[in-house]
Amino acid sequence: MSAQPLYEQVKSYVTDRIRSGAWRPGARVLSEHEFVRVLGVSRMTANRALRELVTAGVLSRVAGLGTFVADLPAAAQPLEIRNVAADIRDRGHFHRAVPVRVEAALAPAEVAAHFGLGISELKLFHSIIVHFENERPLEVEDRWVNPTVAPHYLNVDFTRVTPHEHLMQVAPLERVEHVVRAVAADADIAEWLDMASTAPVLLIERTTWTQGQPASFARLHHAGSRFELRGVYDV
Amino acid sequence: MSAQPLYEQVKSYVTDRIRSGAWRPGARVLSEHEFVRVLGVSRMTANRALRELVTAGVLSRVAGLGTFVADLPAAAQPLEIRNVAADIRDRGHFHRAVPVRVEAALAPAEVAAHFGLGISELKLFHSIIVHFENERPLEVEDRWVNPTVAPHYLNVDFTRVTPHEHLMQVAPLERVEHVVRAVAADADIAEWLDMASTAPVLLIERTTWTQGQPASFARLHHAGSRFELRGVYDV
DNA sequence: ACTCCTGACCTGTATATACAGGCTTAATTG
DNA sequence: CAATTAAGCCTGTATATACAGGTCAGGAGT
Repeated sequence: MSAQPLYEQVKSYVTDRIRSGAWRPGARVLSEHEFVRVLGVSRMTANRALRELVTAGVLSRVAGLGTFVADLPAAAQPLEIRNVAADIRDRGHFHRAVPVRVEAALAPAEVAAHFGLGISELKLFHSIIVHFENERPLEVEDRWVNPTVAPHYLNVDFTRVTPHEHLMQVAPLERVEHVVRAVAADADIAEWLDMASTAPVLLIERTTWTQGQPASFARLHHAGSRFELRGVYDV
Repeated sequence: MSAQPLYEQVKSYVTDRIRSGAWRPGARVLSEHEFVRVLGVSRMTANRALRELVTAGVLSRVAGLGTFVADLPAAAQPLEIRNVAADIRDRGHFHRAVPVRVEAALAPAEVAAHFGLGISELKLFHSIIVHFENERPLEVEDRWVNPTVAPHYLNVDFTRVTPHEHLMQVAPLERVEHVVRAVAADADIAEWLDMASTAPVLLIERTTWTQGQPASFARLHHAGSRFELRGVYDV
């Protein structure tokens, strides 16, 4: 028949009218039955098209009332946080990981808090790894790991496997939380990233849970001048 | 019948097995017909459950082959970029916007590039607005606007309407691009944000398109010590 | 005048059915 | 023995149908 599936054509029918300004935020969209009459598709096809536009944030629906153009399409735009090693290789560059420290250690208070430990009586696994892009340091990965989740963490060869890959292998991921902020580099970070002390650093804090318990807390320090997060949001 | 819809129960059936480690990344999941036999649901219900888990990035499917647990559930985790004014009000705090500059001006080269202008022969609208949270400056919004998209931009009362709200009103949004990085504050930004010069700033650059043409390019400067982006990713 | 109820319309869910087309394995044919 | 074909599974799409439950307007009853 046609290149695109019917439900995609219905979605385009809607988004075209939103993009052109014919249907403005808050305006009522055709009902499912009206799509059946106007476009000659089945209600289930219209339902799928509208439902997918809801999950995409383009429309919002109220049972019994109707379907409406979402008020704030720009309210929540997604930005992707990815894997540094994969990012570097995707750019066609050379990635090298240098473990600076791999040890068992008592977690400082603010780290222990992420693991739900009141007083830090428990030793956690701790690794500091510097990731290089074409021999320039790009990220310092300061990670604390729950030994019960990854008991062999200290024996992993982190020049070949990233901590994230190892954790994914030993335990399925359940929940990830990110916090992104700008901070000034401290002395160690500045040295590892080969930049001036107090220079701006893009810090990503990543906490992961697996099987109901905290698995890992990582601070990913990026040289502000060499790193950026990108996101594109369409329609 | 039950509290949760059937297709959600099927999704839970799958994600429970992934979380527990019974089904590992790359492993084959039951086929739609097997779900019909095992769980006693219709194929369309199983299809919807699996399809939604694909769009969520949990599964991946190959027609003719089967459905599989996605290899890299942590590869791309979404982070939301929202509206500052709405964020502040959502926290139950007081938001105030102070326009520092609203003018028509020749865009500098790096801004003109975002609008696809070779040499900056065209005057753009330019606004600098400082957003306060409970009388503390949180964001400096430095925005350049395409006059053909928003011809009355200079007459808007930006103490009552945010530039983003005005742009949304005059033209539907088509595409948004974000770049997030950490930079050092320059003298102006430091003064407006009431912090030391060269202190770290979380900079979000947002470019928007509408009706096929660039509409706006905004640099959103945030005090590193007072601002962070948060994102949570489940299953 | 006010309350309650009913009917019309809406979304949400669930099923059975059908056909197209991708992939793999096994049987068939040259 | 090798190349081709057919069968059998898989996902992907599309439809007709059914029922539940939310929402609103207007009419019936008090």
